[in-house]
Amino acid sequence: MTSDRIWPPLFERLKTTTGASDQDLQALAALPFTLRHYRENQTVLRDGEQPSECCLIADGFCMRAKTIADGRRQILSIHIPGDLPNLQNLHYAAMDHDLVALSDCTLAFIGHRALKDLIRERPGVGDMFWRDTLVDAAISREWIVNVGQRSTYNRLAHLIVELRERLRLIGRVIDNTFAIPLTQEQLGEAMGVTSVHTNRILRDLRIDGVLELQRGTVKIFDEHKLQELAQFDGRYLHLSPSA
Amino acid sequence: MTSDRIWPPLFERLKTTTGASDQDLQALAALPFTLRHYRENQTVLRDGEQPSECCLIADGFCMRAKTIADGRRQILSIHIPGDLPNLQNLHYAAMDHDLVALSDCTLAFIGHRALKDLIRERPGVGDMFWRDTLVDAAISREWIVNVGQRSTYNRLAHLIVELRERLRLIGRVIDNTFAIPLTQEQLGEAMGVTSVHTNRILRDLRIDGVLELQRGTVKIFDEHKLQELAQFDGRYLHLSPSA
DNA sequence: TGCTGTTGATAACAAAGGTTAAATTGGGCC
DNA sequence: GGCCCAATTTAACCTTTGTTATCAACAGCA
Repeated sequence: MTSDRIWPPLFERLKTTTGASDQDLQALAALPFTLRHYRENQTVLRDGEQPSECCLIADGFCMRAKTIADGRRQILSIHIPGDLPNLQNLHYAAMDHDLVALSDCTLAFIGHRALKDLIRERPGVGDMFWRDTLVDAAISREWIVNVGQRSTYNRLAHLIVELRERLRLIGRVIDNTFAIPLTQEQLGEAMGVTSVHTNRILRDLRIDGVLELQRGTVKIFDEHKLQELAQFDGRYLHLSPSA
Repeated sequence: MTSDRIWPPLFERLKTTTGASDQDLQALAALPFTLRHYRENQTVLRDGEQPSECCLIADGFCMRAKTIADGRRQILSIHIPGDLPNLQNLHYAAMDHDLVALSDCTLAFIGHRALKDLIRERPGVGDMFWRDTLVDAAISREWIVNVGQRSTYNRLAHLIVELRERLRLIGRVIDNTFAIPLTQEQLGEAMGVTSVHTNRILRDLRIDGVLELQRGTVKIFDEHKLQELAQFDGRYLHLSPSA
C-alpha cells in the first residue's frame, strides 16, 4: 500500500459530504504518515492510552468497543476505509475505549503535530474534520436509539442498512452485497444482546427471505422488507454538504 | 437574566476542563446573544429544522430526543446550564433530533456568523468548542454502553452518577442532593425501558436505601452502594485538560 | 489426513422487561 | 375546600431475551 492508495476512500467521502476544495485535499495528501498492519482481532489503541497520532483506515474494518467491570463488552461503532476513528485525540489525550481491528487491516498514522499545523494553516481542513467528528457523534446518537428503542429484529436491519449506506459512499457495495466482518457474538455486542439471540434473529431474517449473512458477507434478498424493518432515515449521516 | 448571568456555568466548566485563557473567555463574553425563555416540555429546536444560531443553556435543563416511526422516543442526552446542545449546526445545517426543554429554562442564542468569525479570529476558542463536541460524543458512546450492557438497576445508577458529576462541575450539587427534572416516563425513555419498569427500579433503589427521587430531586443515601451499582468510571467526561 | 479451536445452530428453561388496567397521590387552580 | 389532570404505584399476565448445554460445521494446522 503506497501513498496514492490510502486517500481515495476518505477523499471520496469528503467530496460527497463536504464539497471539499481540491487545495485542501492536496494539502491532506501531502501529510506524512506511517503505515501499520493489524491482524483480525488485534487491538490498535487501548482504553487509557494516549496516542500521539490519528489513524486513517486505509483498508479493512475496525471497531470501537468498551468493556465494563463485569466483563461485558459493547461495540460502539464500526469503521470502514476512509474513517478517522480517533480524531478525538487531537483535543483530549486519553482513549476512553478500545479501537480493535475487525479484519486484517492497514492503517495510516498521522502525527498530531502535522495535523494541527495543517488545520491552523488551512481552517477549511479543520472544518472538514470537525464536521467529520460531529457526524460520528450523530451516528452514536442513532445507535442509542437503535439499542434503546428498536426490537432486535428491526435493530439488526437498521445496523445493516446504516453500514450499507456508508459502504456505498466509498463504492464497496455490489449487487446489494457487502462485507460485514463481525461474528454473531460481535453483532450481538453491537446490539446489546447475546450471541444466542443474534443467531435467532439471523435465522428469522433468513427464513423470512430478507437477507443472508455468511462468512462476513451480507446479501440482501428483499430490499422492500428490509426498508420496512429498518425504518432507516439517513438524514443523520449528513451525506450532503447542504444538510 | 442579563449578560453577566449567562456565562458563569460555561466558563466554570471550560476553566476546569480546558484551562481556557482569560482572553478567550473575555472574547466569548463579548459575543452578542438573544435570550429566549421556554416552558417545561416546549420544543426548542425540531428535528429537520436548520437553525442559524447555537444556544447556550443559561438556566434550566434540556434534552435531546429522537422519535422513531412507531412513535417510540429515545432521550439521547440531558443538558444542564453551561451546555451548548447544538454546536453541531455550525458544521451541518439540519437538526437530526429534537431539542426539548425538560424544565422551564432560559437559553442564550448566538448567531453562527458571530461564532464562526470569533473561531477564525481566535483558534483557541474553536479548539475549546471542538473539544466540547468531542466530549459530548464520548458521553453518547457511554450511553450506548449503558443502554446496551448494564442491567436496568445499574443503568439508572450510572445515569444518576453521570448527571451528578456534571452538575458538580457547575456547583449544583449540595448535600449529595441535586435536580433531575425528568418524569419516570422520561427516565424510561433515557434508559430504553417503559415507565412501569422505571417505577419498579426506583422502588427497588428506594427500598434498598440507595437513593430517593421525588419531584425532580434526587437524594443519595448510600454513596457506597451507589458506586458499586454504577461502576462509574468518569474518564469519558475528560474533566481535566490533560486527559 | 486427522486434530483442535472457534463459530454457528438449536433446545429447554429461567429471568427480565413489556402490556394493560386500575387505583392512588399530589399540585395547580377555581 | 373541591375539582382536574398529570404522574406515580401496583398487580396480573405475557413476550422477549438470557443462560446453559450440546452438537455440528468449518478453518487452520501439524
